[in-house]
Amino acid sequence: MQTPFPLLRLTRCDRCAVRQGSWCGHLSNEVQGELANISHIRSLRIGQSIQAESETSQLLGSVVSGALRIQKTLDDGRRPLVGLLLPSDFFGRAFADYSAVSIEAASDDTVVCCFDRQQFEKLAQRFPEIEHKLMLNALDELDAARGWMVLLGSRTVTQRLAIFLMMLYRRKGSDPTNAGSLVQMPISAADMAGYLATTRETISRITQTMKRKGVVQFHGRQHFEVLNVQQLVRMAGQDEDIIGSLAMPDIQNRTVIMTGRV
Amino acid sequence: MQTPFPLLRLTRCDRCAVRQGSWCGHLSNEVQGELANISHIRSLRIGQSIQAESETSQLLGSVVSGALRIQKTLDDGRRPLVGLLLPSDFFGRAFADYSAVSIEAASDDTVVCCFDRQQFEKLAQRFPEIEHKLMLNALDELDAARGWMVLLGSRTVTQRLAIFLMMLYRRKGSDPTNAGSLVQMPISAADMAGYLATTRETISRITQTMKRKGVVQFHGRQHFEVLNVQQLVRMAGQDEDIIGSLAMPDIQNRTVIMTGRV
DNA sequence: CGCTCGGTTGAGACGGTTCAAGACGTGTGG
DNA sequence: CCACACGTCTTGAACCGTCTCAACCGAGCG
Repeated sequence: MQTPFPLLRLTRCDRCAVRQGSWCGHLSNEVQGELANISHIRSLRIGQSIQAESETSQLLGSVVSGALRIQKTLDDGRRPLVGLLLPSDFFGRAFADYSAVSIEAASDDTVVCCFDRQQFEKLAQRFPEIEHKLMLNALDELDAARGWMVLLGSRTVTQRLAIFLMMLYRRKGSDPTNAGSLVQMPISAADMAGYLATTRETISRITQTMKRKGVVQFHGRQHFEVLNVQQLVRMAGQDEDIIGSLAMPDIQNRTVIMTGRV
Repeated sequence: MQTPFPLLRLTRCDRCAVRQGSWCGHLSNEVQGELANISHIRSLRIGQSIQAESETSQLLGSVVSGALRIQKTLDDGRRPLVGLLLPSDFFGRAFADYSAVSIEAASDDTVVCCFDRQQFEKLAQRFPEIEHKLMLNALDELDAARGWMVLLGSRTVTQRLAIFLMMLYRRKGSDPTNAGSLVQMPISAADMAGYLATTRETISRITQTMKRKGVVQFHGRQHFEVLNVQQLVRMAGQDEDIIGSLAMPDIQNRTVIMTGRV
């Protein structure tokens, strides 16, 4: 299992675009090597599932490009989103016999770097630093979920949408490979409705209003452009700081959006 | 640090009412002993804070009796609840320099068993099983937060309130020390409004309607009685299973409500 | 006694859903 | 190439749940 020079061994991780911003990027070289041994890359089409609800979780890993949606199924058939995983985010649930959520690709170009759960857990038992990172990640996600909860309970749909667009805009801003004015919209309008706890109709009405006011412009379904940042911030609800701290706390710290294949 | 017979040593934990249902109850005897060494019991009055928002977290621990509310502060002054901690729940955030939430007592008889964060973290580094439990706990809380998120986004206030009452009712049902028909309501109506993302007025209207329909009866502010379970379930929205699985996934597995002091 | 605090009740307004119909773009088969 | 169906988005109108504002009540307390 051990190579003669484990610290010098090159792995596919060395060329991974999201490693720096990802949970695995700051592990020791030894552990990174071990993880690389059991990891594999997988491409997903929109709607393709990697985790069914109430099923035993089999795969864990990180998003490399595209987006995953985390959703729950309601008895009336609706499937509201409870989370959105973007490049460098960790997905899956270790040490659990079932998953409370389902996870599937939200866009067509989604690429994930994943591990078999059993293999991963064995590794985690050998190296406590893995569990440590997982715990920190879970706590961050918990903060994010709580932030989003507050958002759903206290803001109007217009504010929520503005906040969501601002988050995507900021994330683009910290992406050196994407200097243009276009921001990628990783999910469909229907998914946005699910994530923002509203309907397609309302999303449509509000985006139209934003267009009319010259705040944003939409180019196709996958891209939009922020024409008036200040007004977008105002629509998000006065306090500029909220956008960064709520919902996806560290999204502005993430560095890279994948541009090629790993 | 080691006693001659560590496995036989009696600690205050042996008489702890919530230990069985708590995260610490299933740790090894050795670790339980070490934890007991650094733990101390603290009583809190309503509104007393154990964690300020954006401050470094200093205390971690478990709720022994009463309840803690987890809340965030909005720029307009509102303080919506994002979580409610009941006996045997773990609170606080290890390995973090700041807390995204504030935590304070929600009722007057709240008792917590707590640790100094630094001491706790030292212990956690020595015993990986502690971190393992913390991680599982964080993941459970994440599921709970997501469940609650769905609830806020997809159910009416009446349904949310009915679900909340059902949860308290079920929790009581599994409590051998509380065989009566009265269910303890650990928080004020104002806190309920915050937790259910609504207003005091609406809570009042709905509880009055429930009274009128003979579904529940309130005895004072701290107790209520479920007169018609089936109808309460119906108000919660058809599917009986939701109540258990959403929001507080394992609340029905918790065993004990504290009756005396530790 | 008057104060605050928690809860109750009513009237009105508003945001967002629901239902229904139409527009647009896209792929498919004749 | 057109006709057609299909999914996605758009728009309108009616409806309804909940919030807001405001007044009121009762209990506890200085």
